[in-house]
Amino acid sequence: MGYICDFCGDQPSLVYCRSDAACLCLSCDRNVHSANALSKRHSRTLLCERCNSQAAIVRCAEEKVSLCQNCDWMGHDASTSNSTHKRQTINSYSGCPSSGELSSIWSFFPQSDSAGESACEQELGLMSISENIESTSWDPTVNTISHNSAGIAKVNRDCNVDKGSGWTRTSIPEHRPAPQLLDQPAGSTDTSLPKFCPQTKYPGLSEDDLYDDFNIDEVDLNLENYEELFGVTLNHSEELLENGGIDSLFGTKDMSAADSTCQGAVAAEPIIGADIEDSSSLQGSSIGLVNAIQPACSNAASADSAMSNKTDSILYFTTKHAHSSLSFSGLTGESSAGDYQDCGASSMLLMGEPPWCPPCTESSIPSATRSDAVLRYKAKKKTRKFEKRVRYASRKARADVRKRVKGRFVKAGDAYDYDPLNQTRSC
DNA sequence: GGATTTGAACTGACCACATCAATAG
DNA sequence: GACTATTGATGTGGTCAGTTCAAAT
Repeated sequence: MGYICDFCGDQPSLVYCRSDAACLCLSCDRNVHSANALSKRHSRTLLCERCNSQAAIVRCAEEKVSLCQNCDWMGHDASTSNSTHKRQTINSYSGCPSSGELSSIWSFFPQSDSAGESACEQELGLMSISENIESTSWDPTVNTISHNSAGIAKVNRDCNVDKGSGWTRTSIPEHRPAPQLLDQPAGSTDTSLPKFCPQTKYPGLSEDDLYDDFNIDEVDLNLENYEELFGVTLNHSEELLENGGIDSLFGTKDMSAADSTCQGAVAAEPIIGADIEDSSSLQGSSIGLVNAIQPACSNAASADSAMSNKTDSILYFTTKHAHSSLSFSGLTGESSAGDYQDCGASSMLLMGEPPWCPPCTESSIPSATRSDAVLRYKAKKKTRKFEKRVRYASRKARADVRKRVKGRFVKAGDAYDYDPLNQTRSC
């Protein structure tokens, strides 16, 4: 993928959609993502102008290029003279913004198509906004981001974001020393930490809002060993769920809500260097833990902008609320490109009550709202599809031509009942 | 309304082997 | 340090068997 729009195959690609793993021109981006409500939620960002294959996360003001994490690393390594380049965080968006709206979030983005308002934009009156987990200072009057002495950013924000503006803007987390944000007030900088709104317990917060915030079905984490990762067994997680963990989050105990797909890989153990043995250290170190992960995850993150805020947030609150030892298994750049496989991670990730939610009894949730949420979840689950990514095209090419018996590969020269090449059978 | 049946949908295992990654020399 | 050889691990797709779920009876 890359350079040429994956959809029309004609125009230069400009936007990268993680959910579709596609590079699109602006026109196709609108067309594709105006198809339905689900596609409108796809989080997109600019395409890295260097590798043309990954989502850009920063804009280098000096070089006037948008770069993915990896290219940013490569190009602005501390050992190079470019390390001082001023860089601007590139936010992601969802919905179908016009170029004008894009230029409002990306100051460098050309505003060129006044006549090109997308159909969905007109239909919907812009897009829905879901204030995602963490973002840059969209409105300085509303958002203030500061750093504490530990270098951990605090975000104070009015959580009642302008939902009427219709489209969503999310920042990509930074895994490197924060580039200077050119479009933000001095002193405010982006933070890789998730922002949780303390008021976002159920009033005004639908299940979809939660899903949108977490976008669990799009999380790029492949948690391969849950017990090792979280130090709890599934039984334990079920216990937690029974105790209201996921229910308090979604207003449902439907275990199927835990079904999700994630991709990429977390291999933080060699990065972090040690298991976190107890919850107290977890509580104290979870922020640092996530921060510690980020630089080491840079390759993976850049590979797919995988370590999105969402992921970070999930990690954050999961670790914060884990009650057992915690360890991560290795991060591999290879797997960060990731298969889409159901890993059940969300069930683990959601096993705890989100930290921003005050204790809430089940009865506080209107039953109608709850059942609505369940229904919507089920509908969403039904329509959700996970594409399988092929990591090694050469292996796929080989598998595509291999002869099989009842679907199984057979030795070369053996009798086969299926030949992908000519659809013939030898027996 | 609860129990049973039925069919659809889903999930994971299986196979061979080229390729990848790590290690040794 | 660079190179080559060796070895073990990995991933690829179609099919099948087993499981789960929902609808019908």
